[in-house]
Amino acid sequence: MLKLTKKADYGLMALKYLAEHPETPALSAKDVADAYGIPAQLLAKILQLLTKNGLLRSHAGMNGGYALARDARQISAYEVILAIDGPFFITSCIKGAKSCELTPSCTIKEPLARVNDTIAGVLKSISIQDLAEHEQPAARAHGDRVQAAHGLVALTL
Amino acid sequence: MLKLTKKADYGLMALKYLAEHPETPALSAKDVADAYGIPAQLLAKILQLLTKNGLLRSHAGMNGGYALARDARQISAYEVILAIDGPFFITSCIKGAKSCELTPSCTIKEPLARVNDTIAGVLKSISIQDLAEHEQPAARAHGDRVQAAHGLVALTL
DNA sequence: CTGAATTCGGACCGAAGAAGTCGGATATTG
DNA sequence: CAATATCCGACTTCTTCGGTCCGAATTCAG
Repeated sequence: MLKLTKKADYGLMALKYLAEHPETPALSAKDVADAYGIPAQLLAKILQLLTKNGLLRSHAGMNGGYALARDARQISAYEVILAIDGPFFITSCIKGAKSCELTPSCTIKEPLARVNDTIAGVLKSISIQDLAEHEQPAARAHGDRVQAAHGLVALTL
Repeated sequence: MLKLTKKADYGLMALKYLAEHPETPALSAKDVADAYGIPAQLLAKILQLLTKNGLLRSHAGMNGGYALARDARQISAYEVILAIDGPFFITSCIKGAKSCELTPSCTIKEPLARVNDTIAGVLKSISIQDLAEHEQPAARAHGDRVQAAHGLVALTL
């Protein structure tokens, strides 16, 4: 449990691949799929999702394909996962809805919501660029929740 | 995505409930299930799992039931989730297996493995006790990866 | 203009896992 | 013995994930 879907994995891989090939104006879904052995049709739909969410720019027609909509540093893993799998919450009971439908006594999620935020913070601190140069990803400052400090991230818990 | 199963939720709730009732020698699965409106038979199996993994002590027969095997402070949310849902890895490709079977070029997981460790660290730092007294859970020191410091946890990334 | 390459978008399907149920065996106590 | 429990495996149901297929619309090259 607690694992990413393959689609999210594929999406991250594809973005990483695009980030590694900044010279080419656009890469087709097939290009990327072949590079990783991913089913092309599936990846196509994933890339469509990413473009719809503003992470990629698409261009149809011959020599068309996809390209990053922003600099690789400006795209976080969080955004990618969010775009592909939708909003995630570590607790089954969605935080937005007023408490648990049938289990109002579920006081568990309050502390777990904090864990959820922590995970989101970590994911937000990782950019596609970090994945591309797969050395130690330098943690980036992000709001007041995550702050870079000598190569480690301080998370308020 | 990235959410706990209901079973894990139930397990955490049950342990929390037990932690809140230290006076009683044992609580039956039905007792806990009724308290939260959880299907009793399902919770029963979950509690069995937890006993099998040494988190609970069980006692059959009349006035039997379950009790925490250790102090609530000595049981981490991580252990509970691990016992119920098995080992989790954020990446689809299991870290143990030698790389990705068909996609050897999956360099994504290396950075994500670090995220995985981070999540595990946070989960390990939360005890059942923290859930029971659902105030700010005091972060506990844990290994050299997670270190408590003025109410916040420092995580090496 | 025609055709190839490519994105787009929906419908569809099979497999896997999650959630929950059922039934029976065993242990413990009164 | 009877009531209360844990124990344990098999089974159903439901949802989601992973993946495929097909029929468009778009763009470019010749």
